[in-house]
Amino acid sequence: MSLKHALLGFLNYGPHTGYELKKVFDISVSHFWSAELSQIYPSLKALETEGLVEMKVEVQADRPNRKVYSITDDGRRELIDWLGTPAGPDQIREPLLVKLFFAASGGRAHVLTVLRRRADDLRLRLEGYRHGLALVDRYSGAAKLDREAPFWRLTIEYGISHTEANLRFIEESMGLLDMMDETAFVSSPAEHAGMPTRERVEILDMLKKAVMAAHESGSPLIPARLHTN
Amino acid sequence: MSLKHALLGFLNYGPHTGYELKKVFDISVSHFWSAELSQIYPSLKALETEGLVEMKVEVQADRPNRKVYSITDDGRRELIDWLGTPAGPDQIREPLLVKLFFAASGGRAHVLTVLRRRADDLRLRLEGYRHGLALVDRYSGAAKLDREAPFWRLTIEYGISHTEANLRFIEESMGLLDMMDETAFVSSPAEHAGMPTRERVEILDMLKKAVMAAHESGSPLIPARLHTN
DNA sequence: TCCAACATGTAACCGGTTACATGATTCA
DNA sequence: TGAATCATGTAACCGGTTACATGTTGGA
Repeated sequence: MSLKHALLGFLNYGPHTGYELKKVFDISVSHFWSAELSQIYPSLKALETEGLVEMKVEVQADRPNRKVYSITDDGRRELIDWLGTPAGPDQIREPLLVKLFFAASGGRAHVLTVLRRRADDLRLRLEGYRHGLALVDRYSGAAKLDREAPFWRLTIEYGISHTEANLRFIEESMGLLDMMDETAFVSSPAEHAGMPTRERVEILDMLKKAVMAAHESGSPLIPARLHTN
Repeated sequence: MSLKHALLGFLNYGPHTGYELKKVFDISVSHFWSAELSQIYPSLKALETEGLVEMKVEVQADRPNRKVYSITDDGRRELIDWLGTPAGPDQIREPLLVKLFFAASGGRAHVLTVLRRRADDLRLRLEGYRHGLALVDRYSGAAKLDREAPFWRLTIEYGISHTEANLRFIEESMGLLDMMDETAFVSSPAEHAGMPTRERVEILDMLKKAVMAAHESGSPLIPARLHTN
């Protein structure tokens, strides 16, 4: 669980309503953490009963009333505490890549189409990010957030570097596919169905262990199952 | 939902048990999709009742019996069908980055320590991947998986490019932090608490819209809410 | 002797998403 | 007129994780 802590993090910058927090989420940490209003509201309520935040109703005549939340001393302590614990592992789910992996059954032309579409999408996203960077630079002074601005920039730059990596990867894949001969894309795989799957899996298992061994040879950076997130 | 389809994808390469599928998952698509045994077993059962896979018990004397699953014609149809639908959006959660974003409250030294640890971890991971690549090249012939090998390589290369991007980003961040003056890390933020949060959020909102406008200006690549995953 | 690998599962929990509900105001 | 913004929520659902349960064999 981490949304609560992220909320505390934002409230530590100043009081906000749930509605506002959603916006702040969307333009800052959204590249690596997202949240829906339907999750934010109950979380704020929970934080309140835990005494980590306080709420004041702000009556408005023209618009719906607002519930402005601010962090308490207990909340600030909890935040600092959380910042001190090691972070949990990344969780990544990319359906497109999964499909790509199985797309051999779909024919080369089809795979290439999917990849090309993705590349276009990524290029567009990049444009958006670059635009965002320029805007942050231009307006950070006006919004009196020159202190947070560098961090804000960082998150966008994170988005950029990842999108670029993705794009490069996709372009490389297209190159590879171009070089492969069409036979790799026969729509009916399982031609080696006759040979025992056991053996193949065993070799794969060996591979896995070898890779993991290399990975774990270092010091235990994040003590397993100790991450409170 | 996608695990079921991923399982179908693997079973399309040949019959497997749940236990084996877990391994295959771990060394192939694990960079962008993971699964636990406790999720795989029920999913296979569900697929069976849906008639998309068949199961045969393989009695073993020395070891526990195995339940070998194979894909049916219906299953193959379902797989092809799924491959044809547009993929859902990526889901990414990186707790470390969230912490980093709020770590300004923790002091520069602390932030740098966290970053350095992460960088070390990433470098180790890279080593592991590179090792894995070499192994795939060396053993793919022996395992009679020369047809799948290029796809296997691709997934590892995906891991590499992303890890490298991450590493670059972290190194840049450290550079930036070095250049920032210590005042940005005062442990008590909310110094601008006096100024109305409203206005700041409004400007941020403007930023967001501008970025999104740039992002959405293109063609509607993935028709919203039509992705069955 | 003790741990890892083999092999299959169940039950409880939980974070998060989707859909639904409400209602005023403002702008195109 | 109708969509978007402001503003807050509830309820159902669901995919996925953690913990627990069981029992054998082979190697360090």
